[in-house]
Amino acid sequence: MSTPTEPRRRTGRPRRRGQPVGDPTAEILAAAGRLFGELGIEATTMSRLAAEVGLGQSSLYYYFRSREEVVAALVAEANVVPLALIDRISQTGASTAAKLHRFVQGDVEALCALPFDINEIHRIAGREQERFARYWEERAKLERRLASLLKDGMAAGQLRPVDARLTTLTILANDEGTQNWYRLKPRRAREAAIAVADLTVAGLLAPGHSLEDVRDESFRSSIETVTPRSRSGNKEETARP
Amino acid sequence: MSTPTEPRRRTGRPRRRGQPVGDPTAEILAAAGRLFGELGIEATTMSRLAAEVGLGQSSLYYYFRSREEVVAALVAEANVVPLALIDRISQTGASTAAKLHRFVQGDVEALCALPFDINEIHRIAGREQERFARYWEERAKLERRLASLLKDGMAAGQLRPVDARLTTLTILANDEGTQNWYRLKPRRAREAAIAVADLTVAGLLAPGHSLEDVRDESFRSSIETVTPRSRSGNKEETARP
DNA sequence: CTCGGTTTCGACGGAGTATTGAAACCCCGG
DNA sequence: CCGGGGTTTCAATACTCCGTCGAAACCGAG
Repeated sequence: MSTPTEPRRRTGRPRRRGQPVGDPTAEILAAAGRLFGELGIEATTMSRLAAEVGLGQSSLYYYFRSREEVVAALVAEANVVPLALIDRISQTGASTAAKLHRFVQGDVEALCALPFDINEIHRIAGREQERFARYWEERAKLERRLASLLKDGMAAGQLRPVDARLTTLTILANDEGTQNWYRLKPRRAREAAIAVADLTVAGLLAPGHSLEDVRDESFRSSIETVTPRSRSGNKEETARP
Repeated sequence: MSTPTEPRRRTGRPRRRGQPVGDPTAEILAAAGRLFGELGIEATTMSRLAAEVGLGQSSLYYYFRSREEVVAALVAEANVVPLALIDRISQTGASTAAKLHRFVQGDVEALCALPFDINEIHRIAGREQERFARYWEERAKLERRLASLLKDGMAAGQLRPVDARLTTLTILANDEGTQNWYRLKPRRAREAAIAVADLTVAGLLAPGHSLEDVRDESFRSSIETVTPRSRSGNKEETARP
């Protein structure tokens, strides 16, 4: 479904169990996303993942060099939703505080919708900066956008003066910490997301500004707030001849 | 399994490498704390831990039934510092907002001083509620104390009205999310802790109350609060044929 | 000296990751 | 029709880690 064109042909030894249905790489990643959410990343074995797509354990290594490469391929998506979110919000004409409120709420909700634990990602990705280079780049980009948003708000006098970078990291850490507790409770995720957004914005508003006004503006301006569920495959040059 | 007051006598087969120095159980836990911090919990193997205390890998199972029991023994400490902190703070005569500020700052600093990743704990402890029962009990107690503190502040009109339980969880999640990023940077931990405390308190203050006043009161009332944890050097030893 | 309790070890089975060489299939040129 | 070459899959294997088991090594009491 990722590539509407069908450029590549496939031949090769048939599978013992289960027939190939589509692009094996995409199927593996989809199954991995499912299993990571159900069992946790560390607890998901290559055997289990292979069985899920109808392959033998060792056959996975034809598509991915290692188990961690599967993780990395999935993890790379973790930042794209927040990045797209802050981009979309930045282009609106809302006040900075309302933008911040919408971002925090959307970020928490997006994190809670992830099939895996974002904190687990950070530990794994921190140990192997090389393999997760793309993740860290996008993470840095996200930090810059958010810091820039905070500076705008301070310049406009709507936010009280704080250290933009430190506050950025704090906000993102708060969002991630919340995901820890509400990832498995989609019902309460929105409620928690709003609570975090309220706390964050109220904590940053300059005197004389009302949280209620910001909330109203945030909710009113988010007529169109989508949470894309698509999980498109990404092409990571993997196979070896 | 050691009665803390009684130093039991010891006999038994001598170790091949390394001599017993003190209580093996305590030594294992100390080494585990060190290794968990250096390598991460999941990445610390029983062989490595055994080598650290001069034992063979299988000998660890004389003191602990499983690897997870080592984790659980260490993890039990994670909540006692915050619990003691909120108890001590509750008994002071400071305003609720100042108490909250002191707690959040102290909690973040205490979490950052832990030798392991608190979020990793939550994942592991969540999977095995049985084995980590004590941990979850103390965690629940901590939540009750903090919620009660929030209710006091709202009743006194110093904090704006919010859902106490939801806000409690949000605050604790924020603290834990921050630990993720500052655990390995003791230098910047205090700075980050204050930033989180500022953001939290400012986000909860009722209109007409000033964060600056609360900060002043918080700093003034905390003569000496934190007990830093020693973090001794490690020795890399990897020579094997 | 022998017996029993305590502590340690070595060997092993089970499970996970990753590598390797070969098998099974298709297509294409002769 | 036949055989080479590319593609995909598998089985076998090496290595690591966890946890168990039986026995070894030491000590003190009888």
